[in-house]
Amino acid sequence: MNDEHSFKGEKPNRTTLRHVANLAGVSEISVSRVMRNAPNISDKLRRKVMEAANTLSYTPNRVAGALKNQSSNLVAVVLPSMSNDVFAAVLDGIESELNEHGLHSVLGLSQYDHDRELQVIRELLSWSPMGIIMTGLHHSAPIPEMIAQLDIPVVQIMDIEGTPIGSAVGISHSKAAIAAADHLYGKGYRKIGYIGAWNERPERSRARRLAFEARLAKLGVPLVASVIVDERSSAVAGARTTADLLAEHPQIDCIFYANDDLAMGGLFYAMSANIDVPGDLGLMGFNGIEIGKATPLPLSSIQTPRFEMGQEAAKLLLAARTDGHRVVDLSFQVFEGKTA
Amino acid sequence: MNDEHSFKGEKPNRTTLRHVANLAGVSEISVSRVMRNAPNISDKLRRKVMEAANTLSYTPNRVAGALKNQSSNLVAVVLPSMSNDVFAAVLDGIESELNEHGLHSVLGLSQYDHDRELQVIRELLSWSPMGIIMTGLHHSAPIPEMIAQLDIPVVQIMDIEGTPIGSAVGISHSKAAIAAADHLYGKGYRKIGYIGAWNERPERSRARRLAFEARLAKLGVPLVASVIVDERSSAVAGARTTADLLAEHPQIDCIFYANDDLAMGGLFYAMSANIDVPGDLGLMGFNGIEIGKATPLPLSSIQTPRFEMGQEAAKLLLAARTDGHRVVDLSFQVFEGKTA
DNA sequence: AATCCGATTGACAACGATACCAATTGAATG
DNA sequence: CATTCAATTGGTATCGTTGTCAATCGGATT
Repeated sequence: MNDEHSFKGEKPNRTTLRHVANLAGVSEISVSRVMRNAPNISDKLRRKVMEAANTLSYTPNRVAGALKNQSSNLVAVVLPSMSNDVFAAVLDGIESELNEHGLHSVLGLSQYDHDRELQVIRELLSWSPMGIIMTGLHHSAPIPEMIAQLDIPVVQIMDIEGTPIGSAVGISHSKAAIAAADHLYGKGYRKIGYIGAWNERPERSRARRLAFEARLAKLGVPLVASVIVDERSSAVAGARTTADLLAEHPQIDCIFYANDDLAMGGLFYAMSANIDVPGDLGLMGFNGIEIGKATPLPLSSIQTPRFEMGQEAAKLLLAARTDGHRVVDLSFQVFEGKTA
Repeated sequence: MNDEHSFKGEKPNRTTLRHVANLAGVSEISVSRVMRNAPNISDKLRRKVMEAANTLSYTPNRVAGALKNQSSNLVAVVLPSMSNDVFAAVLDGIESELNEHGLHSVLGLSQYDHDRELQVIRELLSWSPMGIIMTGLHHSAPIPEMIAQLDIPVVQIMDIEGTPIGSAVGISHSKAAIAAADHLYGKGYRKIGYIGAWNERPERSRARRLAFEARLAKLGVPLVASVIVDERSSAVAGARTTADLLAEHPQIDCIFYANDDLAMGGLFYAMSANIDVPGDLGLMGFNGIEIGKATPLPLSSIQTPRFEMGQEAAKLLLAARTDGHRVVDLSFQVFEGKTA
């Protein structure tokens, strides 16, 4: 315990408007106005105040400001998890945009649990954020009402197939799955398998799988088999699962994965096992992560705009006051690697 | 614009303690006490209040609470960037611990810029967080004083070689570099090169390189060459730079990389170029990322405890009131892959 | 020089929750 | 049944900032 300097109760008492006002010889409200760059301030006043503020190294207390204003420069950001690179990229995008406007994220992780999400959102809303960004379109019942009480803009990210509470930005996961199916069919694959993980979290991956299956059926080449392993997605899991799936269904000539981590594992397995990719086995991932583009055979994948999604979400939030609620479809792209 | 329901100025006025108190027929302070689980509350009172609170779906306004209390359940978290997986993992660890105690992160990204960091920290501190977690041990001058004004605990992460403001948790980067040098030397490599990126951000990577160089010199096998490319770390950059470095210095038999992304690129390049790894070329990364363990030749690396670092940082923060400031050395491990 | 008007500045009362201290209750005691 | 003391409950002021409205200033006008 280094802090011997303060006896209990003898707080150093943060410097406030009042201190600055006294030193500058002006009223508190004037200091407040200068700090906020309010209009109609004389240069003389501004200079006096700024000088006093600097010598005291005064920082406005936003908590008090937010209380008075009923709103803050905080944005509630609710994501399922930080373990998934996808959400790190999204958060990066969100921050890049928010920071330009002096806003900050307060983070809440739902861990893919709806009850937990409710709890987290309740806590974040108690900070009177100026807006909220949340993941997906499905949430427990009380949430829309809670948000409505604060009358703040909402942006839901990742998915746009459904009914958003406010704005939404994302991609059509079913269209992406269809594009993947068409791509693989176009490459001549006819015995296609699917690999997912971790009980299909995020739930959007299930939508993709279903759309993928449906499309293949329609094309007359129904899915041969699909495996959803219990553990979390990882290259290691992808490698093992690929081996298992091929052992059980040797006729499979192509695998579509729930994400690139799994697909990379599949690719590594194929390399170790000397399987001819893309000749004897096609591999296709989802997301288009950076590292997949550096492998000896670049990984074919669906390129999703993760950073941009976050960025656009923040933009929608900021524009909501003037533009109202909107739905933005950021399109995906089929990344033509060399694995399918 | 969907929200036609509210004329300008006719705010739905958030439900407050007062509303609950009125409905329950008790005083505001009693409601406050029930909501906070204060001691000495009769069951009858508690029941009345809870019922009223539920029917009004009341949520306490933490902004007001924080103002009165001079502290909040927010933790300021200052990281350089979200683009780097390392910090995503650290943040994941931080959140995992904070969430168990009902705390939330307010995020600030410095983008590796000290002025920006100062600015961001100033803004975060204006929210009266109950603590602050920041990255590295070097910060612009006013920061320690600003934090001292609030009298909140500080934890600095990543590095422990230097003088922390409060607590610190991380690894010894110079020891890690020495371990890497010793490992490579022990494997018989004698013509060793180094590859870094992006002007050696984070700055800790420079410390590693210098310690690595010094150790090799001491072992009598001075570094053959080192390249720091301008662009950000990525596997693509690692592949290209590896090719360049080997072209210029064909005698190099081993490369130590600033991080695993670069090293993976090097490995992929070697695979494409049919270079015998680890026979003709040893490769060693830094961090021990998941995907490096799934490649046909698992990537040798220094395994760093990123998630644990975040978790421990949060623990130190929570314990600071009782335990004071501490420095925790989370040790790294040499991950024995098959590339060096 | 008196008047007027916009540009500045200030006084005061909130925002919602909580610490502090006072008031009330009720059960236990003699 | 009066008294005492702990357990509950309530009243009031306050955290630091800002919206509202009133007061003041200073130059331009006649």
